[in-house]
Amino acid sequence: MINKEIAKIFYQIGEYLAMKDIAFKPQAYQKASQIVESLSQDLADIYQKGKLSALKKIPGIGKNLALKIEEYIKTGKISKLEKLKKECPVNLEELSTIEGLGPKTIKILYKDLRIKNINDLEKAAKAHKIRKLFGFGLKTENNILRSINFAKQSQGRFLLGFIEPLAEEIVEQLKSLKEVKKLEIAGSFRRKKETVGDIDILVISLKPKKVIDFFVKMPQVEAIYENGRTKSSVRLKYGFDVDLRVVEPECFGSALQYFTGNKEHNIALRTYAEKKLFLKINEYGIFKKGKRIASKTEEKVYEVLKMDCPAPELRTNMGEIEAAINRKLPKIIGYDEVLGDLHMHTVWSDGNFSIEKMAKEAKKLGRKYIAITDHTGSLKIANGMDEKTILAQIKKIKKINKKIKGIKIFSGAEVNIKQSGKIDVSDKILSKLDWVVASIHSAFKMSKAKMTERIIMAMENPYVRVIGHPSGRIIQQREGYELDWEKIFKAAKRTGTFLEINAYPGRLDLRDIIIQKAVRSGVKLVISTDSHHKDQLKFLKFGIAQARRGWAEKKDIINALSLEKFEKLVNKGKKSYL
DNA sequence: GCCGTTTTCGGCCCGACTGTTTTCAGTCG
Repeated sequence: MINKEIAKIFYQIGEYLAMKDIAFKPQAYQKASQIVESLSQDLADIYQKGKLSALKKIPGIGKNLALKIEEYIKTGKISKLEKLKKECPVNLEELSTIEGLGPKTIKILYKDLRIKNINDLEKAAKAHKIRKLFGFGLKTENNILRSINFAKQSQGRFLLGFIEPLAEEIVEQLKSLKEVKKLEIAGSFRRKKETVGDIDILVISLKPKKVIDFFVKMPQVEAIYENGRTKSSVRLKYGFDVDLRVVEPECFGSALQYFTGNKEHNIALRTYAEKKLFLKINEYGIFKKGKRIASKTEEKVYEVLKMDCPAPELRTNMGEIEAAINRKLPKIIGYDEVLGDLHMHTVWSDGNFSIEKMAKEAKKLGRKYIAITDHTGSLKIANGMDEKTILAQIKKIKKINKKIKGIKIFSGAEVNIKQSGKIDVSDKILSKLDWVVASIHSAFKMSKAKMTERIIMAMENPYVRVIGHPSGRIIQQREGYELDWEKIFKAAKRTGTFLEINAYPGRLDLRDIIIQKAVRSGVKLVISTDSHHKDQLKFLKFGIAQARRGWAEKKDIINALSLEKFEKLVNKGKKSYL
């Protein structure tokens, strides 16, 4: 997949053009960068199938950028960037991670002090060379030093599942303040993106100064970046930043809308409002000839824009605006609509709790049914069960089902897809199980074609119901293997196999754009937690969020079925589903 | 450099905060 590399190059060209004070091109490059990065199809494949004209069909890519993509495919580089790098050989990627350092500042630092990277920057700041530059001063120099320190500790983005409890902690403190009338977390946290860079908190209050004074003095605050009248920004000791914005009750809806949509959604929305409806949008309201006509609630804001209100998870400018205008938004799956959890581990393999404890906890969380899917044979490292143990576990689960009321436990297994595509458990044993999840746990480095074949072969097995964590990615650790998704989807439909949305915060696999494609192809999905601990069962919501971001509806999700319907599906075998 | 119900030219989202200078540019989201 060359998309990431090209996205990076476009981003850097944009930065260089911004340095040179060229208007509008930077935005064009950076917009293209963003689009290319979120593309699910490999640019090399698109090019191979349809050459330049296919590339030009991608929004944000015109003739010139298509030519640059072609150049990269043919030569492995883009000469425009090489040329710009020669003019100003700085490590842009590194320097722009420093808070407060943008293209203009980087240019001055290079021109006047030959600063090329963070190392040079730190030396210059420590030697007090920066404060002497025109337009710079003591404060700027100190801020740079502080930012360098932060950049050294910072891990960039954080898993939503990691950051959520910490965000709640901050929220609780703020809510305890009597001046805080209402509070909502906005930004990527509200959109439920799988990783979050910082937390954006929106507060309604008539006494903004009091709220901000309280906020910057919270014990978790390590440093203050901004401390204004209605807006503040701090670094927490946990290593991430929190932005706070205080608004009056009158504009809560507008502010929430403004701070929830990602940048692209907001830009597209504003452009549409201005061009089509002659309305101006900002965080204080929607204005018609200078008069505010909506602002109190988000619903009202979208209503005057003559469109339905898209759920926060959808607000990424991936087609939701058009759908909302045409009143064709999907009825995405609700957080309370998933009734089962069909992938979890117990002490029978590498889990930490007994079958009973997992079942009881699942019941407490409102699940109506679960499948116990411990690892099998070949995965020795995870204490995989041999065939005899599988049969013993089936017996045990039968007994527990008689004892526990209010939740049904299905006997399952998470079997391994071997390099050949074969399953590491015999069909004879598989046939005795209610629910078989097949996953790849070894030999990740196969070619795209081979890996696709391998998974399709597993889907052909009459007992494999679902492919677990289909892409194998681990967020921020492992890219995952490449697959020909069109072929996978076709095979899934042909064989009656489902694809998993693994809800574990570090996996969240499938990704949103793949979910969207799967749903459009008519592939059915299963959302499961892959829990190894009873406290992980609550992670189901992250999987549901993922499904929502992928435009999945209730009808697309198999474990949104009632227990009765799901039981039928189990008993009748996978082909019956077709 | 892209885009088009303003369609091959002339637009391109909008406001808060900071630091430095004294009216504004740069950065950020």
